[in-house]
Amino acid sequence: MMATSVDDRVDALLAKLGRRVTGPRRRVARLLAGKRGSFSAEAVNEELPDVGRATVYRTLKLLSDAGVLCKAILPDGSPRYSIDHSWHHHHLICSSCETVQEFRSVELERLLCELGDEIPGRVLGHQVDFYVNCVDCLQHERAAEAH
Amino acid sequence: MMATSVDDRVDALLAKLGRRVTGPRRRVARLLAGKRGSFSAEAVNEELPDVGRATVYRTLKLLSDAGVLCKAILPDGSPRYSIDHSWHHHHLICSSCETVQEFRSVELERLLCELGDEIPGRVLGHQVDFYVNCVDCLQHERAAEAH
DNA sequence: GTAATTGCAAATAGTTTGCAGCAGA
DNA sequence: TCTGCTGCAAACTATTTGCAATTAC
Repeated sequence: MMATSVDDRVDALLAKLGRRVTGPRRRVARLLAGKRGSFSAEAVNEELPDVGRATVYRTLKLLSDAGVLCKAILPDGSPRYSIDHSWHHHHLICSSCETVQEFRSVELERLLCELGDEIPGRVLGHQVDFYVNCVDCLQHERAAEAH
Repeated sequence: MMATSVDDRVDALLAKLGRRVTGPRRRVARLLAGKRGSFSAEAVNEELPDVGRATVYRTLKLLSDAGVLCKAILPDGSPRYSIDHSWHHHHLICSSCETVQEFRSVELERLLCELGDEIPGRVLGHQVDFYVNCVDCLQHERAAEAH
């Protein structure tokens, strides 16, 4: 277990923003924390039938603006949300199961920072996504090939 | 003028795919070729009032699947289309005017390729976006500051 | 107590689809 | 000619908004 649970992070965050700690907000955060990978807003909505659709969308936006959740855009443009485990990271997006994993590389950050100097204009940020077949999907693939 | 015009590229492409060269397809390609930056599907639709909305969407998909157009996803998830000038490239996306420019770096490609070996699973591809304020927007900003 | 938050339903935005008529090869 | 393409309108999907009721603090 981590020292700061998702509940703690959400409580601290909402207090800092002067927002109220409510059941629906906790439930959305807990759902994302308790599951692997990433979720679409609609999937979160389906898994929490007694939280209103509007509240799900509002909460996802609130939490991801605040940095508790991380919003990743799939190649087709559709958004996915997951718990943001670390400050700055990139994504490994599985093209077959659409799972999003975090990825970090000091070397990559350094190079991106250097490249920033060559880029005309002012660099505000960057985003790197790898499209992959994740280990799980490769295993299923192999299992299927072997009958 | 370039040796291969957009018309030539579109003709060659459609011939290769066994698709027909039609007015609407040409008009969509020419619109994108003749303008700076990138367009939303809806913007293309508005600029070509006598091409049907469905045809605009179908043509954008056809041309971008085939590599004549390039589809970039803005930070908010909305898609933008522009002429694809070079084979493999990344994007400089201006956060204020939403213009998308192409960007290339041999060093970056090499590092991304190396990182691929450390990544669990099979790497299919990658995408890098820089979020920037473009030179034009910085100039406008400075002009505004100076009254 | 009271202002923020919620849930519902309706509104909206962006995109896709079915189909009758048109047109490129 | 004949199949692919187009335009229209309707359908769909994902997300946002207005508002009365609810609830955290």
